[in-house]
Amino acid sequence: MPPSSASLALLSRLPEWYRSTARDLPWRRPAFHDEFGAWGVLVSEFMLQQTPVTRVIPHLDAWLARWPTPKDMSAASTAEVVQQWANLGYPRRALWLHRAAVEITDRHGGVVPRDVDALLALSGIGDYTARAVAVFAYGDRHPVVDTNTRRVLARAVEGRAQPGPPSRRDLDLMGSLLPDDVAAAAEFNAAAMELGATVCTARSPRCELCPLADGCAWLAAGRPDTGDERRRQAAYEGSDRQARGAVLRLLRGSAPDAVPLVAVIPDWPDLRQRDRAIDSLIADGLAEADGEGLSLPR
DNA sequence: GAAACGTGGGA
DNA sequence: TTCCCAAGTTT
Repeated sequence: MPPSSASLALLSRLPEWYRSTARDLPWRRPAFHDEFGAWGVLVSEFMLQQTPVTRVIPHLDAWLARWPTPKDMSAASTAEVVQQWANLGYPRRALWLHRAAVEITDRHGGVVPRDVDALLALSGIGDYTARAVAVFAYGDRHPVVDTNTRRVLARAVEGRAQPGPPSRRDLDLMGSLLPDDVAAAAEFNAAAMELGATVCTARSPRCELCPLADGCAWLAAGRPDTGDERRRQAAYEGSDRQARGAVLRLLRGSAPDAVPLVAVIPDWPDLRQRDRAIDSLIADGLAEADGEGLSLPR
């Protein structure tokens, strides 16, 4: 469904709002781009996958200080990157980022690719991250669609409280809304994300501050709860994920030393679950077992 | 398409 | 206190 002219007119207010209210985030500073280039953007995007901005910032600084280029990181060990990832969560991202650094070094001469398909071919990079790098690092014109953008479009354009499940149509819709001008398109992408992150939030949206308020389909309808509940996140307490987290936290704390297997969270309430966690961490390449016990991959 | 995958902070 | 959910990707 092509966007209505009303939608286009409404969303055209985003850039001005963005220029006057955007947060001063590290990866938006010219000096950041001068110093770290597309690599800095790529690292920031990996960390921002499902981890809040405020938690990412200090880790990003430390990461780039240690590994300022893809080649630097490609020379690091798996244990080092998992250790440096610390408590950012979803530690497989650290493996993927490391692998991507190796791929960039080997296949692209150490230069983060600019082409979206080349970016998509790197490990840990999907539709969002590939286009975010192409747009925010290289200034190209592509639709960048994250959860914030999807929520803004769901509300302002479709009149729904929450976006439906992610789909190819999100990309198509955002692509059809993008300004023709390349620089304007990049800013439009950033503005939609920023609005979703700071005003059009998942809970307690601040419609009184929204530049789209008087044209928002959802607000006009009285902010209905459209019923399309987001699927509930599985319980963390008592989950395999929690067990994996506990094991990995222990290994990070002991590194570079191995932990004897009998000393790996021996008091965990469900020992079969503990063993499952150990096995799956090994299978994922996040841990390694040898005669000394369990450790981060050497 | 659904499920799996960490961690911590705010409401 | 409990629940929600955060710049997603992979299988």
